[in-house]
Amino acid sequence: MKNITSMPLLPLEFYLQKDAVALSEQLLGKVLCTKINGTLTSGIICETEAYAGIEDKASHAYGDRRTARTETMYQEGGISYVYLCYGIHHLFNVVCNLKDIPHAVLIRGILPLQGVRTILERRGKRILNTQSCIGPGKMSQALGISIELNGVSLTGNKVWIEDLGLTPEPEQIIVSKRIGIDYAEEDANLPYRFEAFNFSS
DNA sequence: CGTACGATCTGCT
DNA sequence: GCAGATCGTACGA
Repeated sequence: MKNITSMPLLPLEFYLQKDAVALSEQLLGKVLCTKINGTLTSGIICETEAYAGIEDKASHAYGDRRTARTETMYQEGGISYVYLCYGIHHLFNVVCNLKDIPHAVLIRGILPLQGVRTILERRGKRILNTQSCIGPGKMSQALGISIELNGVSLTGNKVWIEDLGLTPEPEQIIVSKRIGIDYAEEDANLPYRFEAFNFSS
């Protein structure tokens, strides 16, 4: 039996008092896990994007647009924000910061860790390659994430994030502008996308 | 109520 | 490189 200090589960506090940009970087190397119908799948987070609240023209919450959909982002951090994109893809975000501050981090890619058989089935593939779970739609499909997980706690038993002690070297983190947000005008160029593919423990 | 469009992926050319 | 898929959300009439 492991003692409490060795629990890999990231605690609620990890998601609070922290903006989306900081969290985006800190999530690299963490392990995103889901348990869907009793099946565990997981992967190392290798690509993220920050959506930084009401001032960020790329965010659904830009201009303090508080609607039925964005309400999830306005809740206290430590929950998921899942929405349907292009009518097809369920994109998964980590809500952070405090209540009424709608910051979230889009998880854009993982390196598969557990449940690879299930991941391949969900993705409709025979073999794994480096791109299998890179891309927010592919990532969510791989982990079986759908709209049903919108607003659920990240310290519960459906979806959660673990810290196994893997960290990228700071100089190996690739920072660039976000993908697919040309409508965001000048904010489209903000350096809010983070990638890392080498981790050490 | 109508309509435009999107934090994307895939397969075909 | 590009079109098509596919539907909930947001917003204006």
